[in-house]
Amino acid sequence: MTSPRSPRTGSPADGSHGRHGADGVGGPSVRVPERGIPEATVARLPVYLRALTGLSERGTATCSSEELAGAAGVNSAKLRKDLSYLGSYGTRGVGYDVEYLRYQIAREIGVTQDWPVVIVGIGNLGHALAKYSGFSSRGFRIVALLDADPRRQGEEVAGLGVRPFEEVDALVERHRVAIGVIATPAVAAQEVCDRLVAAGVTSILNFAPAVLSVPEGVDVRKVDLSIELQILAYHEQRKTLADVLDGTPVASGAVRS
Amino acid sequence: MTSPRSPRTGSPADGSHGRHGADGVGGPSVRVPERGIPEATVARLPVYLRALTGLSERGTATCSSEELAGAAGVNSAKLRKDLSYLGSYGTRGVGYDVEYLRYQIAREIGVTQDWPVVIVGIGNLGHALAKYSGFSSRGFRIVALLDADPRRQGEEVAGLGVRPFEEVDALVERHRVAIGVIATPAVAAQEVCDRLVAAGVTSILNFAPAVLSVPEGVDVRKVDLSIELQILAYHEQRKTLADVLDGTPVASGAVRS
DNA sequence: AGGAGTTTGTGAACGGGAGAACAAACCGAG
DNA sequence: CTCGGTTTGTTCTCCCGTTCACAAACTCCT
Ligand SMILES: NC(=O)c1ccc[n+]([C@@H]2O[C@H](COP(=O)([O-])OP(=O)(O)OC[C@H]3O[C@@H](n4cnc5c(N)ncnc54)[C@H](O)[C@@H]3O)[C@@H](O)[C@H]2O)c1
Ligand SMILES: NC(=O)c1ccc[n+]([C@@H]2O[C@H](COP(=O)([O-])OP(=O)(O)OC[C@H]3O[C@@H](n4cnc5c(N)ncnc54)[C@H](O)[C@@H]3O)[C@@H](O)[C@H]2O)c1
Repeated sequence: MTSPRSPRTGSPADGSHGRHGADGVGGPSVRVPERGIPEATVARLPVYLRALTGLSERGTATCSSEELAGAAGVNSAKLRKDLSYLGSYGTRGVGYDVEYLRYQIAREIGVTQDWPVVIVGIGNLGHALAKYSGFSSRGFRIVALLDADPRRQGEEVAGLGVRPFEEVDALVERHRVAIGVIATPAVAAQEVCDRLVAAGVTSILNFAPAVLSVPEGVDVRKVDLSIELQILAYHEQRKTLADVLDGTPVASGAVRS
Repeated sequence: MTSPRSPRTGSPADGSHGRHGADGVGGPSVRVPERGIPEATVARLPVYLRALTGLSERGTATCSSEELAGAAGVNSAKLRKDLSYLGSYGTRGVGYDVEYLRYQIAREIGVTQDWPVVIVGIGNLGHALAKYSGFSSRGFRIVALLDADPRRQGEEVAGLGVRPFEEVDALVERHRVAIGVIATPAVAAQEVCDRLVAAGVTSILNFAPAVLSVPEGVDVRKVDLSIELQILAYHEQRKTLADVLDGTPVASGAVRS
């Protein structure tokens, strides 16, 4: 069932985004910005953006790195270093202009204009995602809801009809969709992923507990709520074990058969 | 509104789990295992667990690090190093016993018995979480659904009634709840978090787009779907910008005012 | 104008994780 | 019992990310 029929490049679907090479040793004559922002910084920019939006709504015109770092929940030195990758947008002795910095980060992330998004699998989670109003205010517009189950199709969710999954090619092309969300059961995830990629989607957010293989050039991010809970459980167990202070009778031996 | 009344220790709510010290230089006489598993490894253990469950269901008795790494989507060297933190559970020249390793990882994570969990905020997302059947098979049991809105209360979701948030203390105590899930709007998240912690919860999974401050000893993990999409958007933008091959007219200057 | 105070941007040290590579250990055949 | 093939566990090296610390740059007050 899971035997790989089509030879896909088993990309990690993790941090390593297959950089498009071009790190040639050749001459730096053309003055390409070539600003490779570290992945860890990219992951924090949206947090800064949210914090700046909050400050802006509260009427704050400027803020120091200390303030912004506090609102974002990070170290101020880390914040400054992160922002320095975008350029020198602050003023020494003063701080950052909230609106100006907010726009610069939004532009850097690419959310100054909306990204069309399709959601596949309109079950429990798909419904919640479709109804969520927060996406539209953060640079995303859900343009299609797809499901393979005929009983789901036709239903209206958040002003959008659930369409048959077969229409994926037409819809992706019509709306120029680059980002797809997978909220189907795990067994269907790889198949859905392949179809999305074939239709032209090059970025995927996967909620199904499954490892996706995608060709190079396609980014995958996964959100696994069970894993998050299990990480919490691990630390929780260590807390309570620390209370017992010894536990683990011998912890070795391990007889096995 | 967001002014910190009670002086909380603004903990990062990120990787740094305030280790309970005790890394004394003193005599190692009591033979404490003291196995500090790296955070990155802890985050991958649930993935291995899921992969092993899959292999087990498919009837596989043993597997090599290569196979398991493939199923988990990681490098085999990384997998072996991760597993070595738990102990030597493999057999050289043979591989790993699937059932045995599965149990060992489950025990290490702490999901050999169920963890009781409360969900706060039974809106779009809270409903989806409450109805999700995957948690129970992965070591978690949802014991209470809480909401502040009287119109939500009394509703039955997945065989569990939605209770008033005021009952949080009684429910947490009665079920010995250590893990709480926050699915309320962002403005309510800190307040809900404080109440949960006061009730005795020491691990929190936060879906609201807000930075939570918690006292030391409490772990917070956040899941922010907008951030995931924005990270994808950033890379997507760079892909299309790479196609244009130059873009960014001058990219410097930045006149401001 | 000059100086004190403030805050940014960045160089440098440091720590942790990723990956390659290899010795040790195990199995099975002969 | 020995030997070749296989796979683990671990060591070593490199790289990325975090954090400290400070010079440069700006404002404001005198
Ligand atoms: N609901 C949650 O809170 C939650 C939590 C963690 C993980 N997940 C994961 O998210 C995914 C969705 O969860 P859910 O609770 O919404 O499940 P669900 O069963 O309620 O919904 C799945 C939907 O996908 C559709 N579907 C199935 N196969 C399809 C295909 N090949 N193409 C298109 N659509 C298809 C189904 O018709 C259904 O509507 C699952 O993988 C689940 O493990 C969900
Ligand atoms: N729905 C999604 O797909 C999605 C996606 C990303 C992020 N989020 C975030 O998850 C959170 C929940 O989203 P949602 O769509 O379910 O929102 P929602 O408005 O549908 O549900 C929120 C629920 O929380 C309850 N609530 C409000 N204040 C409360 C309080 N003080 N105590 C207890 N309960 C309280 C409300 O009564 C409501 O039932 C939000 O913070 C949202 O930003 C949701």
